[in-house]
Amino acid sequence: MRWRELGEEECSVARTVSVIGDRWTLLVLRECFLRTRRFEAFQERLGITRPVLADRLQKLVEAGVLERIPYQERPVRHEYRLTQRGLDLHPVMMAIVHWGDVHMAKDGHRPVLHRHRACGHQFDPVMVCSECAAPLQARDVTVEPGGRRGDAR
Amino acid sequence: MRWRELGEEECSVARTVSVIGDRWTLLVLRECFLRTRRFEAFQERLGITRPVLADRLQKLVEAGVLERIPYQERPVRHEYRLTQRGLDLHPVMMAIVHWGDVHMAKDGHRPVLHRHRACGHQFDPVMVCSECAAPLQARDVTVEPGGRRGDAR
DNA sequence: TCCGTTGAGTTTCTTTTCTGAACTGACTTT
DNA sequence: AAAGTCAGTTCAGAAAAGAAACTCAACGGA
Repeated sequence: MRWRELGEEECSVARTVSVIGDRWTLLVLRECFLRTRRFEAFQERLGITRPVLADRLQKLVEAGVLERIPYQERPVRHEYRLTQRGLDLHPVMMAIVHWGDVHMAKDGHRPVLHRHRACGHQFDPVMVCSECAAPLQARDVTVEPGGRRGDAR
Repeated sequence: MRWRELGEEECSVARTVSVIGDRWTLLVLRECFLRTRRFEAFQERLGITRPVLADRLQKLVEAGVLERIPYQERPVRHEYRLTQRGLDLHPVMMAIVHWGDVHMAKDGHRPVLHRHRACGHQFDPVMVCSECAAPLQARDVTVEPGGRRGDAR
């Protein structure tokens, strides 16, 4: 299987991975969620090489995750911003951060904490069932052949 | 920055990415959650090349995400199973699948559907705040310098 | 006993991708 | 006029991935 074919796979993981399943891409997205928007800023904050950064930003734009918007004329300069599609990756990032906090933190020290503006508290992200609101456990989830969401089954 | 250094970064995203931030690794994990356990099965289902599969499985074992357990003697054969640490990646996988379902599905057709054993319903995964149980929006989350979870701030 | 098969990898060689460092181009500032 | 800023591009060498064949230990049958 080549990477070009991945997006064609009949699997949502494969399709998503074809967009974000790359080390640098995930770190670029982290920066996006931290409000980084400009080429130089990404480069400096990540230490990524310029050619790879240019490539990843372009791919994210093609995938509709980022948009390239001019922020000045003379010379025209662009910045990269998350689209709604990109913002929808927030749960993925939160899940990744949380796993890192729990399993990779050095002696319980978390690099960053999250605060929920809506309630004002420091919080952890929790994945719950849309139907019963209970936290999901891997063992409680079964997989069935696909269809349209909402189809009676 | 080299990949070896990534795990040392003071960032939970970087540390997590150093473990799972690889295209094949994420697909291997998808298979693990679908109960695939043996080398040949991974290879066949994913179409991954053998050297890369051997490498990824070994790295996941080193990272404590999978364990290599003998399932027969003479000849000794091993299978790979998710550890608790690996099971804890479930929210990451669910978030990835869900994004793919919403944004990469071809005309609304989802490759698989999920059912929650606890409540019996088909569901979508939702990321909520551990404190107020409201669904999280990217814009409602602010980031603060780290500390130990629970520290008063 | 020899023969073919299975499972889990290795080896080898080629192709692709990444890194590092320098270079370009359009402007602005001093 | 020289130097600086931002957003890239170019290019050579290094690292990683892909394809295909090979290894090894043991089993199952004829």
